[in-house]
Amino acid sequence: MSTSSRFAVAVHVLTLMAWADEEPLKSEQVAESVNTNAVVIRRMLCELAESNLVVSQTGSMGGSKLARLPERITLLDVYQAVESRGVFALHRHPPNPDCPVGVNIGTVLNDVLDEVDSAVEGVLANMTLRDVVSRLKPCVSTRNGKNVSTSAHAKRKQVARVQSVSARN
Amino acid sequence: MSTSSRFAVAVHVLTLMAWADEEPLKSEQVAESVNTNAVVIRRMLCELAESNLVVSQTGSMGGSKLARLPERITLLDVYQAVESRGVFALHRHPPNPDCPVGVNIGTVLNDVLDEVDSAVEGVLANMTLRDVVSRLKPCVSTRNGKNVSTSAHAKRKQVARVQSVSARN
DNA sequence: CGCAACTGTAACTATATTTGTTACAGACAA
DNA sequence: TTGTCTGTAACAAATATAGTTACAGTTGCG
Repeated sequence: MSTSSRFAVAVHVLTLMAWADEEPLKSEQVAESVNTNAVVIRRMLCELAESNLVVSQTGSMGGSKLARLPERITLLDVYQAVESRGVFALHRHPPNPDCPVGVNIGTVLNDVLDEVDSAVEGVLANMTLRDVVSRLKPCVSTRNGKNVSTSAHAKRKQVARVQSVSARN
Repeated sequence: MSTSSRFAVAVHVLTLMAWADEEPLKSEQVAESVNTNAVVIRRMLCELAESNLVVSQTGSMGGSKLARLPERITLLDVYQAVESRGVFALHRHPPNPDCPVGVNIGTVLNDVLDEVDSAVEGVLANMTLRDVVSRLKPCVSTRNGKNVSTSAHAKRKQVARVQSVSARN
């Protein structure tokens, strides 16, 4: 459905900053963790800054950090900062207005899609960046032992939410 | 977020069939209401048939109709038939495994995204095609009067879930 | 039979969106 | 004033959806 990883990357970026705890991170450092280009990160940081989730400093010794404590940033904040559209889209072209179904299906669909969006927002509103960091910590600590979590990037359920497996160039 | 109108179109198509009440519809008729090419519709009908939501007949006098009563088809059935992936995607390329956050963020994100998907599925499971048709009828009946609902394809909330406004060629 | 009306499907092209890259102006600390 | 950063433009590459043409195969009917 979604062809965009913007939400996942945004959560990743902000989690790094929560992890770094006030120390400003450079876009290059963040890009290394996310495994992408620093400009991609800077673009996203601009969006996050516009939504007042991070603050950035230009110039030497600059970087970005969270604009407020991780417990005061919900995943809904993140979602709204980086995803412009709702979960589903309507028709690319308007349906036939001369058809009794075509002329009104949009109204009905809009109601349904609003319900869906609200449900998603409800879930995201109930988790903060602090929660994400908390969930992260147990995983990390196991690395000192047997490294239990072999593939953090595994498939979810049976759906194809998995990224390209090919090595980066 | 979603760049795909597959769910919207699928609901539209099935609603037409519920509306037609047992009479098989030709892909050409459906395409006219949806305002697209008949092959696009036939492709989708194949997917819907694989999920046992419609039955099609080849040959002259052929067409497609619902495989069961509209009240026995939920929007979740439709969603699962035509949308292969979940609401959000993970990173396109796996994050840096040498970073304590990068190596484990996928696991945490997967949990969150599963919660989101479940919430969406919960909403969709609670509405049937019959409900859609019921909601449609009041709209349609007003056409006999003053045609109240001028633009069924209006924006939802403030988000940009709107399709191209340009006329078709 | 043999034609006309359909579906199913392959093979493209077109369009849209996201992601990656290079390049550079401007901010800022030392 | 120099080196290190961010912000941003401009463009290329990758991915996914939608639209189109073409045609094989099915079915009803004269």
